[in-house]
Amino acid sequence: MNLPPLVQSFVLHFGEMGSRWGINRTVGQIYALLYVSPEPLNADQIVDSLGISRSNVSMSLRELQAWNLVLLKHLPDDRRDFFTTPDDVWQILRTLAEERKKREVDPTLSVLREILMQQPASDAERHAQERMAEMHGLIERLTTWYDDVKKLETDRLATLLTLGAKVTRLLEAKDKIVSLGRSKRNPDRA
Amino acid sequence: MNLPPLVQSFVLHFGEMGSRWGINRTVGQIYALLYVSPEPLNADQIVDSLGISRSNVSMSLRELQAWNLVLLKHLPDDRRDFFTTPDDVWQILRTLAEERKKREVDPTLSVLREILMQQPASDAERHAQERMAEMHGLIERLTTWYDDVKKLETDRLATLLTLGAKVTRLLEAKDKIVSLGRSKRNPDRA
DNA sequence: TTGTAATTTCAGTAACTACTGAAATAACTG
DNA sequence: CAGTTATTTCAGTAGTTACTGAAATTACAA
Repeated sequence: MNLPPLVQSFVLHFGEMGSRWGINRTVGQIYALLYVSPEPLNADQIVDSLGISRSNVSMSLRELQAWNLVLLKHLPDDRRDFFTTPDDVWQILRTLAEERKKREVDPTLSVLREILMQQPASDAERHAQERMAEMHGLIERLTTWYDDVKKLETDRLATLLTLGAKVTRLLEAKDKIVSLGRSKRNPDRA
Repeated sequence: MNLPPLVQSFVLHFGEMGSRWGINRTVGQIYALLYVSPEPLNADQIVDSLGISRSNVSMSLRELQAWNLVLLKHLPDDRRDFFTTPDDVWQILRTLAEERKKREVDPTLSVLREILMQQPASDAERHAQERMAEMHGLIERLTTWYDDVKKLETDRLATLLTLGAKVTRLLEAKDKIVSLGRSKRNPDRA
């Protein structure tokens, strides 16, 4: 490996974390390298920087493309492929969330739905279905929220984050205002 | 494996997903089994239900305990350990979030902090640090939000989720009210 | 065409992770 | 204390995933 020290620390860390994130070491390292590189890199540059085989780079880039985590660029009069990551970290976050949902959540949701369609044949199955229904309900709530929130533009999303739990206080205020408004127009319903 | 069909589907699915979630097949299966069981199970019952070795069950339960995902119960006049999952799926979600953050996010945050402390020795390092600072900023925002939201009681959290992106509309309303209030008391600052 | 550079595929192997059975340890009982 | 049951540890092995080098394919150029 042949990189400036600070970059190397970052790249090695991403490699180590790779396994915890469900990608492998090489994929993690390549991603980290592309992320901090000022210019797009081609496969041979990655080979030189990380000291791994050309074929490994090829397969790992393919993996990163499957995750939509890298962008393919071309320079004039050069037919090699050059790779980068998006500049905007929020965009990266969105992609990551989307892909992880697709791989880690959606399959479970559909298995749960399938099982819940079936007729339980015993008390054990009946109880199991109840538990699965709870899990299904929670996951659906979370994904509905996610589908909703992911549509927000970045600055709105940022505001939402900054606000955090303070929103609930706002909600109480809103409740009061709304019920006040209602009680004036419609005194019968609380 | 010796389980009612619906339970078996669920257990097998969790086993398959295990690898995507950063746990292994057996751990996933045991968790799924405990989750849908009406009563706590002891190790031998797990062995019988899943058809795996006693030692594998022991190691996997240990893993689940490290994740705080299972509860240990004892029956009167029985010195075997019995295991369950919490009844409340929201509690499970909280634990999961907490543990994943600890394993998947916190280490990166601290590596980023360390690297950002150092003096860049070249343009390449300067640029890399800028990129890392962006990543660090985003992760900090997200974890601050998370720390904030995790304190909410479940029903508040549920409200927040149900509201989703609609909150921003509420925010606009709030902005108007606030700026209106301000402009009355303090006409100079917009 | 033929040649050349870029990239991918893939069989084989290295490295790693999961799992088992046997042995050791721990926790209790009479 | 010796005996019994519950649980853990761990060396060895099975199973899986990651990686390489060589060969094949693709894309273009002369």
